[in-house]
Amino acid sequence: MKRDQSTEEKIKAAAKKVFMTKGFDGCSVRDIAKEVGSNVALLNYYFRSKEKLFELIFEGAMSDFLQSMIAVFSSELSLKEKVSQLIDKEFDFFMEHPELPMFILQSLHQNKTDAPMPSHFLEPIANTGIFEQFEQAKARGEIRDVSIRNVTMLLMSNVHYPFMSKKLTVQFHGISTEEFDEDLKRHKEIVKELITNYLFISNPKA
Amino acid sequence: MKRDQSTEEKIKAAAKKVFMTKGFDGCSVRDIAKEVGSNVALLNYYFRSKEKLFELIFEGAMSDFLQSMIAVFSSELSLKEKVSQLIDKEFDFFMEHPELPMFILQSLHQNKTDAPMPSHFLEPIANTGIFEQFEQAKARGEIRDVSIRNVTMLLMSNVHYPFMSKKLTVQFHGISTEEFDEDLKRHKEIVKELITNYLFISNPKA
DNA sequence: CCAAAATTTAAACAATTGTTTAATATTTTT
DNA sequence: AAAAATATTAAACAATTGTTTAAATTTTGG
Repeated sequence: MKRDQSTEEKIKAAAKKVFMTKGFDGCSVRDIAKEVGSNVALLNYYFRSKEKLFELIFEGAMSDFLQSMIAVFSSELSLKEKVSQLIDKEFDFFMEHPELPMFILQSLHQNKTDAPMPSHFLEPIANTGIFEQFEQAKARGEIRDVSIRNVTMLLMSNVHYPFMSKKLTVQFHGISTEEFDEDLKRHKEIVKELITNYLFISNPKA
Repeated sequence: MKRDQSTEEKIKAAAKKVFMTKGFDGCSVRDIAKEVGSNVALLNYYFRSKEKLFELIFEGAMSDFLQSMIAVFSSELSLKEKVSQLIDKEFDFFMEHPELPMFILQSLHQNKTDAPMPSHFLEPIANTGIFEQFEQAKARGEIRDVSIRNVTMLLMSNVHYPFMSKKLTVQFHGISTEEFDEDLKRHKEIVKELITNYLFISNPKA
């Protein structure tokens, strides 16, 4: 039956690398095969089609994409701590996987995955109870009267965008990669202060 | 010599539409020709190649992309007013051209345009004197000790990202396009308050 | 060890890609 | 109106696309 687990995994790794950097339309199955050091037919032998292989990679990427969020939300921290930790953890994560935000948004943008987001992505987040914690904090007057959707937009904007805009920013300011990375670190701290200062009312109920 | 100006313009318009929505790799020259209602050979007759045509469209898009920025920076307003107006104007502009941020960042990301950003894009911005105005305000203690690069990152993140993440956000929250647009408007106001509150010290020199 | 199953390969498939050629149609100039 | 220039078309080009076929190789189980 199964002979070597690693072939299938090697193809997945190569496909991930190529799809992430070049996008679905920007690469051929032969590009991936070359990255594996093997044949085109082998990809279809394991994954049936380019599209099926892509969907697999995309699902994995989306899972990673949401993972750090779930980890933080599942903890037993205060809302303020969670927001602060979320920014920290997401930044650290995307430092390791800087291509992820662009890959996800670009794939969705071009309908490379037509299906609506499966519930197995969203339910784990809802199950952390973060939404209830947020509403309760609002009811207690600890945080501003802002919708959780707007808070999400704020967080995502400031956490995802910098990693998507590296080329633009580096060219725009004429800086080096090292300088950009320094800016990233500083940005993280600014965003933490900015958002917590804005969201959390300093003297609740006063 | 010239017979009909509108043919060349029609091709450009069609190319812009197709490139913007599908990306360079995501479309064929025949897709564009079909959008024009004409032949493939005509595209190369006017623009020599798919790549040349794309570069033209990209340059135009980048120009639009930076235009509203220059308009605001060139005005005779205070820095605080400029920041506030910039957010307003950019938001209004991207409401009309929501695909622009994704198109620009994605094209740069995949090196669809290899050349560094031409000086004719950057000089007009520098020539507005915005950098000097910023440093002077900082010297006078009116604004925080933050680099202009970090302020730029803040602004771009909050202004560009929401338009890039529509599909993700709509799916994530399970909302309609109308609800998303409402969130966008609210986001604009939040960002204005957030950034001006953060950047400008309420009681200078105190 | 041998047959059956699973894996890997090379080659071929039709369809699509960007580009070019050469002929036709239209406009402009004389 | 004739001639020259410009614009538009259909057809063909070789290269590349995703996928399939069928043969060769390797691994597995009895």
